[in-house]
Amino acid sequence: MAVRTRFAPSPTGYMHIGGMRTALFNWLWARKNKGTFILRIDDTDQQRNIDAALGPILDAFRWLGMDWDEGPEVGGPNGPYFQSQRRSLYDAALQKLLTSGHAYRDFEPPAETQAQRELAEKEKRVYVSSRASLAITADEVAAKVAAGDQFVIRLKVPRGEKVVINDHVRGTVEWDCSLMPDPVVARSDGSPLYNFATVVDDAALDITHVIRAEEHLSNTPIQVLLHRALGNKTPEWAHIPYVAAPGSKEKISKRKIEQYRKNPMFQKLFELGDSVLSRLGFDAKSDALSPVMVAYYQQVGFIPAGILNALVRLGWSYDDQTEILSRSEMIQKFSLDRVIKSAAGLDPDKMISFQSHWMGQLTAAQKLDGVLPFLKQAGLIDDTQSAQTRDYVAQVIDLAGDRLRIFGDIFQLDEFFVADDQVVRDEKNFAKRVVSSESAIANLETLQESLATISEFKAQPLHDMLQSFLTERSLKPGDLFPALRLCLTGKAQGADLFRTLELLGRDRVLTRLKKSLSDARAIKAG
RNA sequence: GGCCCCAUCGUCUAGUUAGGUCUAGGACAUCGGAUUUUCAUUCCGGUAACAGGGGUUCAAAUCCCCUUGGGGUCACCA
Repeated sequence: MAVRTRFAPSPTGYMHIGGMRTALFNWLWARKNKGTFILRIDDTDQQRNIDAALGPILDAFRWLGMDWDEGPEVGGPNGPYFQSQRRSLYDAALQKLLTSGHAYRDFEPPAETQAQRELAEKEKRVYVSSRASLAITADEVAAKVAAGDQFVIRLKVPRGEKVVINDHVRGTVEWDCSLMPDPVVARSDGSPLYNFATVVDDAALDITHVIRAEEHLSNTPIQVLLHRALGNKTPEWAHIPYVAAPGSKEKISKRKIEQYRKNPMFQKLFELGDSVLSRLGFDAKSDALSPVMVAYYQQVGFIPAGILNALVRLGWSYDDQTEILSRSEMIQKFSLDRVIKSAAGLDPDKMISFQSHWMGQLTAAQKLDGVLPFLKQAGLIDDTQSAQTRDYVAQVIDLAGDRLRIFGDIFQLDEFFVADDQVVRDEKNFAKRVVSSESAIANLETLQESLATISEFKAQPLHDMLQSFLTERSLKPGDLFPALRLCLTGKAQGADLFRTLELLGRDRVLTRLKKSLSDARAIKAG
């Protein structure tokens, strides 16, 4: 039977990074087996604006190139793919359950049920449903329903039985039905609850493999029972570990951002993100974008290949060597039996490492297309179409080399895009290497003339000239280069100094050097 | 608390199904060294783990039991 998997997000307005990993495993399993990957929207209790809440989720799938065969926008033979539009299916299944006696109307007031639950807990007893409503005759039930009495429909759990599953990841897991309360499957008005709608839809969509996070393991016995009561063939299960916060075993959560900011393992990512985001005009401190969301990575300039590679290695491995996997290699090599059982903490360092690798695989043209929107949004360039601008940016990117791990790293070379009097200066290092060094100032002043007169303002001649400048004066590179860099770029570190000079060009170099030296003297004077 | 799941370097993991070839392998991070007369890369090397205790066995990271620890879930949410 052809493999059919699904990912069923609730429209929450953002795509969770952990959810994306679950979706990836589903997608991979379907693609590997030449099966079908379905997107179904679990919006049974939503009154919110579905379009606005679903958009970011579909965007995340599109960004990562995870296409779906059936679902929103693309449709399919089993639609509609929104649970809110599948009510007739749930109604029919509910009728079936009621007439077959697998489910019953429970008229017990919620407060009463709650009280029983609490009492059981206090007496350290296992709570199971009282089933008092089962004593009511069919006629009385009909009368109550006609009278508009409130009730709830519960599945009648077959006490005494056991539910056993053979999970692809966890092996045999079993539950004792005698310990389970009867789960509510629908409300008085017939509106279905999660477990029920899921089972009806998984069956209707012929889902062969339910691949989901471990947190759903406790829902599984209920769903198995529901499938049985409905006479469905139960799907195969694979409960994958959830994605944990870096360095922890706790499920990563949107509500804990503040806590994550203090997490040392998260630090680097936050610093990276904050600096890029603030350049782009986002309030970096707000939680509107955070590393828990897929959109965050897109916004700061990660590329799909990097994210995909990082996600696939979270809880899954091919062997003891393979770390780098392209999309097609993942599809070819993925398997459920190599999914690990324990929770996998997100590893920001490794994420950046994968990202660097895949960024390095991009062509110059691809990098240019990736970087341009960032510069534009930050107001560092005006026209992304102009040939002159594109050529210049391409040169900066080439100069950046491996320093460009994410597109947002281009801002670390902002000295190439700002006016000469707008260069942001690292004052601390400027004071140390320029202001407080009499010889550095003197040398740089002398150097101005050579820079002004050198015939060819290119990296190699500049390198040769500077080199002999050092030799003639018995200077070490460290005596001059850092100071020169600080004067031109404001930074203590950066790309190749000689190519930086060339790209900046004679005019900007002289203007900046002059200004920096006069600033240095002013600072020194007090 | 009930039910369920999990447990190898700081982190992601290989090895556990078929016990020996594991003085436990790889990657990221980290630390040293070389290269790059700046910076980043690259290269070489180092530090670093089987949660604890009992068994079974000639032999256990691998099998069994217990303990401890961590986590998930307990809705008329999804």
